[in-house]
Amino acid sequence: MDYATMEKTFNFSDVEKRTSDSWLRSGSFSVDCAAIDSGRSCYAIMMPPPNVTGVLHMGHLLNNTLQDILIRRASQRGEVAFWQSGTDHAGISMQVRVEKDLLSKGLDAKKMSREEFLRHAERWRDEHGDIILRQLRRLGVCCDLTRKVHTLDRDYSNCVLRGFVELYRRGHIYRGRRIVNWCPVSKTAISDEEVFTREVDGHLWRIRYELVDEPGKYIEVCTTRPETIGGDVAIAVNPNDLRYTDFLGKRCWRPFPREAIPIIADEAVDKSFGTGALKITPAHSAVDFEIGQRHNLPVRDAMNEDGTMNELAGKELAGIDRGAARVKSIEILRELGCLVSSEPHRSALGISERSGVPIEPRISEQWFLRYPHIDLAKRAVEEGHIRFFPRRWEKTYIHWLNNIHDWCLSRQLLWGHRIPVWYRIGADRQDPENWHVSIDGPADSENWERDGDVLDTWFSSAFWPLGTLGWPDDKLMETRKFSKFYPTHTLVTGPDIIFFWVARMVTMAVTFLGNDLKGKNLCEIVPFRNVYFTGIVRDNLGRKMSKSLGNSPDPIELLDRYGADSVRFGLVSSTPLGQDILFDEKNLELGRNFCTKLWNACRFRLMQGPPSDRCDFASSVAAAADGADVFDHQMASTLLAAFTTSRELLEGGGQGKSERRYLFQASLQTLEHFFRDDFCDFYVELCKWRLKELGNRKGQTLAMQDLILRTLLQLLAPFMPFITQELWNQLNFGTADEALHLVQLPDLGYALKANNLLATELELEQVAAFRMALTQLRAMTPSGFCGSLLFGQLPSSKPFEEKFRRPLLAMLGNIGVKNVEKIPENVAAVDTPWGRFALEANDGLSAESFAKIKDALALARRNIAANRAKLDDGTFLAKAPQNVVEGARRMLKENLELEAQLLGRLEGSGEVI
RNA sequence: GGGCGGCUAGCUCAGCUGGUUAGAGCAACCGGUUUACAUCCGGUAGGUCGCAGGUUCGAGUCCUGUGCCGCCCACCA
Repeated sequence: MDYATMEKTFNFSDVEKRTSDSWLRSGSFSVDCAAIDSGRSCYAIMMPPPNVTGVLHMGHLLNNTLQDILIRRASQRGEVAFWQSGTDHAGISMQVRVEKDLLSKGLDAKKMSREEFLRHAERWRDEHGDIILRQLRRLGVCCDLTRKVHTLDRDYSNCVLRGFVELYRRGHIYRGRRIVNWCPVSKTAISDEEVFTREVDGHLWRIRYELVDEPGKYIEVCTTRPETIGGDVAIAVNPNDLRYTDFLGKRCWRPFPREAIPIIADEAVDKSFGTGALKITPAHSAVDFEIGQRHNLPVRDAMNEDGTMNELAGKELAGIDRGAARVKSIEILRELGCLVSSEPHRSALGISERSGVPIEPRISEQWFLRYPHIDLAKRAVEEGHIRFFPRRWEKTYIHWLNNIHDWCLSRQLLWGHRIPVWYRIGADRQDPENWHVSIDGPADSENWERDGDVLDTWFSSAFWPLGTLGWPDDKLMETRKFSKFYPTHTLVTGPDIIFFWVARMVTMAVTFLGNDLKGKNLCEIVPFRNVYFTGIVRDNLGRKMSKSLGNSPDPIELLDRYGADSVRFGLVSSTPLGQDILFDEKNLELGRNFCTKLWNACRFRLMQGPPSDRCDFASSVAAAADGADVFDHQMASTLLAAFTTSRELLEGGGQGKSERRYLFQASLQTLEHFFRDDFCDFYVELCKWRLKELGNRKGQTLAMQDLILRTLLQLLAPFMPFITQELWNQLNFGTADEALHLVQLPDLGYALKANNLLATELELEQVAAFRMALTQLRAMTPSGFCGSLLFGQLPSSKPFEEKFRRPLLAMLGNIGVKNVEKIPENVAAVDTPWGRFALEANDGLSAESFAKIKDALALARRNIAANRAKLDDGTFLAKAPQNVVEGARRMLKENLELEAQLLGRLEGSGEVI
């Protein structure tokens, strides 16, 4: 009889498509509003919104697989799981992207009006912005796309602007003329976080400035930026620097454009660097700017916004780019006789993360945020209201908050949230009296003009958990169930955006909710309770994936070739906690092999008989328990152990291991190990014999397999949703169109116990001994062995029951057994609770086995010596805990016995040692 | 200049509060199977736990120092 109806292998492309459709059709990705209202507990994850300009990469795959696992598992626990998805408008990148796109169509963005440009950008976004989210569907992500949010959506924008206005009203946002990081390519200010430093080899030039009133006498300064000399407004020295006491209060000539500038004293100058004298260019250096402020110096901005020099830099440099201007300025200085010397110098240069060019410290008028409630943001993490996994990132977070600088919020771009500030037309913009700050603008709008700048993209991202859930609009918050889903449960993201995003979300949340919700505890207003930091996906040589190296695989192609489940398996199983991931396609092959094996285990089950018509867990357990034997009991216990361990590793809750959770890899490994080693290699092999010889137990045997498979499929479902769903259907475990991730995990421990399926201590020992004996006997069975098994019962041993004897022989390959009085001393033997086993040997010890016995003997003697030494040590006996001492005693006893046995064998073989 | 992480088998990593003979997967090697398993199973070998001290009855695990590798932060022109 052949019941097999399944294909031979898992055809993932058909199944993925069919299954996806079915999940969507049945609404299994939608949030169950009825359930929320009925009081079920709620679980939410905010997906880090991919940029609209983004291209799907391995990092997305990993990050979203992990979130998907958490969400599906939450559903399986019976919680109402909500996974917020959406996209980020991606300020600068998007503007650059669209400009490029327009250029390729022969259109010049710079000649367009704001409105015209935005129309193009919006069209581009609507066409391309969601691509990643759609591609993620291929991976199986179960987020609810009907609730996706884009950061420029009306409601969300409203939230962002409301945040700005509120922060302004509370005095945290101010407008100021200060030095900012200027990107000369994008022609906008950027935040400190968008600048990374790179060590660059350059020169330190020593330049002399002649004193105005004492020709022939000079003061020398050192600089790396001679092109900014035109911006010099003073020379500063440290007030305690005795070398320069005479120079103070005098004036010297700026070499070019030639002009007299004062020599001043300021504490900020380092005596030990260079000559100890510093040229002050307030428009081109943050330190100089501060010094300038203190001494009321003018600001001479010698540079244009595109990084070229202007007239103030001297007419020789005007219009020349800053790089070329540096070379030129040195030539000029040399001609003027002002260049004293030059030496190689290595310095840290700020690079714009966006355009890759050196940033320019530039004086400009911008909006800044003085971070509010840093104390609360710190406490949230320090006091454990938000927990980081791995924990060490807490230090990075706290350190950043401790050294925080004001945040330059405004960007000189078109794409983004336009700053909600209006200036009275024709009036002084410096004067706050002429400002209007609100979401809707002034009533007499004809008298006002709006600020042309937009907000930093990350400012809007900081509101993600608030804005997506409808804050600050009461009605929206009600329909989006803010009160149920906030605080969200877990944030899954990369440690590289702790500053950009994580810390800022916390800051905004505690600032706004701390005020609105009076009397609430900090733990109720944080945006998320846990943050899981993923590693960076690197190639198998540990290199960062990059286009130029060509080492970044195309995720879609991988999904095409291996299937989503294999890709997910491969990613998860190469994810160590808190370290970077070395991606190797080999892991995807392992994933595929695992899928094939899982598929075939289920196929084998169906080959033995039709699927059960019991589709509920309870009757499945009952059927499995009816007539179960010691092996079934042991399997049930092992299943429970895997069930519990796997869940604890992922979901936490283990005893004495409080912080251990989110161990995706270990959790999956536990299941794989159970499936392969316990279920397939032992239990199914045992069942093959059982099905052949014990026809009357077939029903129970298959029921037991069903119980194990259905539990396993459920546990694996979050990791590999497609194949498990398909097998679940094929095996008839659920009702038609039932989404596996919505089927609640059973209370397995209770059910097994209630049905007397769990093994006793004795049974566990027996099966362990059985499997040990099987392993050892297999190991010593030569290939093609056709002798028989010798069995010698010892006086102290327990009876070797039929229930162990028959399966043992069957699993050894159906060899015969001979009961003997005594196992000969010269053969390798296996000791079990039932007696001593050996394979009948035709000849004496081979050289090989002789060597083995000698090795074993040496090891036994080492152990004997080690344990004797311990037990002879009075301090050890006095101080070590009882169980450790007993362990040592047992070890000694066992090894002494082993030694005797091995010696006996060697003697029996006539060998002398 | 600060800070963080890594260094355990050829490779990638486990190893929780110090306690039996340091583990897994992959690769290697040997053997078997190809009527569940585009495979699978069984087995073998492989480690002075970066180095040096210290604490302890006992250290991969704790402390101190140190060496490499990587990352982050920092206004010395």
